[in-house]
Amino acid sequence: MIDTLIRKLSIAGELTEGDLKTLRRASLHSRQVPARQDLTTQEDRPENVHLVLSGFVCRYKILPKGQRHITALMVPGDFCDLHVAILDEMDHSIATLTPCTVVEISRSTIRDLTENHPRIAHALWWATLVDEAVLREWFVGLAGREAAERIAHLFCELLLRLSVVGLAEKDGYALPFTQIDLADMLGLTPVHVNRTLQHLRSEDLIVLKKRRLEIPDAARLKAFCDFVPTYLHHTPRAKKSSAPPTQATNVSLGMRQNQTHR
Amino acid sequence: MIDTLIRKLSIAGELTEGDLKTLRRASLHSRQVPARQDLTTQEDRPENVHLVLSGFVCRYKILPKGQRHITALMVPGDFCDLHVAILDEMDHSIATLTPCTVVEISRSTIRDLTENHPRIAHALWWATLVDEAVLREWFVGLAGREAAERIAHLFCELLLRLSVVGLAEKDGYALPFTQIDLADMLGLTPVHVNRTLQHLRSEDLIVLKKRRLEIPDAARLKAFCDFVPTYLHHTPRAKKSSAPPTQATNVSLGMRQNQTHR
DNA sequence: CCAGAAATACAACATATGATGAAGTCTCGA
DNA sequence: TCGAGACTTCATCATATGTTGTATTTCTGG
Repeated sequence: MIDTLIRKLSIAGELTEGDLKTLRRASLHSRQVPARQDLTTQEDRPENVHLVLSGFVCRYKILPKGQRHITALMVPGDFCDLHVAILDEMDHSIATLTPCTVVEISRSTIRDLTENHPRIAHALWWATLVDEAVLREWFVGLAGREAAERIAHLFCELLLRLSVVGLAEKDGYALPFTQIDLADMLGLTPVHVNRTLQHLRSEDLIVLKKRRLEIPDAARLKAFCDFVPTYLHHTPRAKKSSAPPTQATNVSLGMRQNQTHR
Repeated sequence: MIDTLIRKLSIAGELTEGDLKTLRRASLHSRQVPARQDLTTQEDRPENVHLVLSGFVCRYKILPKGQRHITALMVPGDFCDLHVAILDEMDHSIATLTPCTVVEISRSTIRDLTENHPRIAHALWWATLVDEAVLREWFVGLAGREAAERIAHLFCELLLRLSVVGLAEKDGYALPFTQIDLADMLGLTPVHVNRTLQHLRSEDLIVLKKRRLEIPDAARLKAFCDFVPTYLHHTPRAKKSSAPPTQATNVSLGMRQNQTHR
């Protein structure tokens, strides 16, 4: 069960047998949480960090006007809120989207992990930064991709993220979200999500029924939305020992001065 | 000069005289960088972390279609790219928007700071998380606020962030960006930024001329865009010793099931 | 297996924002 | 001081997405 976490963290770097043991010990006590339930809420000062073992969890914010915005999606193997170990006031909430198995880890355990287990600390730090990179990509997509591409991009991202933890088959995966959930992640209206899904279906880019997504031609879908997976940092670090990557092979895009975008 | 950094970090927690000395030593050698110049670029594997001492720096991404998206703004006292110490491939670029003074700090120095100076490590960790919180707010604003509110929100954010480092007066500050820069931060078109600025001016919410922004009535502007500064985490941490904040005083907003937003 | 509730689908209309182009205005270096 | 490029301003038109409402399908608990 904890495998998902370990599979994920080992992308960040090698963990020793001792590290694994420590992680297993820290996440012994899991509990079941029903769908659509808050784990921690905005303006809370929570005492525990949550780790997802199964199911989907989201981070969300409610704006004064009442809209819900989902700013992140956590899949098995992801930590939900490592920040609470540092920032003491939450500026958002965490909730399950589906029934979930989660582990609660106390602040003090996290502190122990980070202070006494350098490789784990490094891996956690890495995980936080990847989360931030994903958020950045969502942000950029919201600003720069139109609805269809945005949805497609999310589907490609999930294909990769779920593969890493062994929850996707080659051509598809379970997608247990509501179109409303999708809308709140993508910054769209539920109606428009629906419209756009129809469109993607009509183009044979996706097959989505019964809460299962199938991607007939992943390459085509990726091309459709310009999916560049670098931001997920899923490729294990290059070995330090190997020859340095061919230098200056990538011509810098530079900074487009005065560029009027679009 | 380094004061800005120290002012900012001390929000995160107390630093000792020794910590301050270490920080000063690490940032002795600053250099001037002209406006609109890349500090590190997408797909780089940079060796140094940048700290801004004066001027404005941005983090940006160029999408395949060529648009530039600014995902973060760094003001004096901010680190630009602490991640490079952990993630070895950049998924975005960093560039100056105005002439700047920056310090370059090597990975190894950062590693030393984080491994041997727990309070500094904590403060850096804190700074990263705040950056993420800001990005989250930008994301939510992009999805949920319309153009005028979005711009106003950015102006309120900057008012606070600049105040912290002593770069804003009570009623205004220097805003040396181009409308194109603003557009790229806000996910808008330069034309629309312009239109919207006109609108804010006509409502007497802002006075913007000669690259200086004045806010005649900050409270009004904040109300206009529903500015809730929690996400900046600028309030010094509550003392552990003081009485716990009145419990359960905030009724949780809970998770609105099936809510159709907007 | 049914009934009610969610979720999805579809249609018609409204609007914020994008796109383009052209005319002013500023700014800064030679 | 001048001129040229860079910004800003403005107007017009195009369109992706929002809004509202209702029908249809799917799910779920009893």
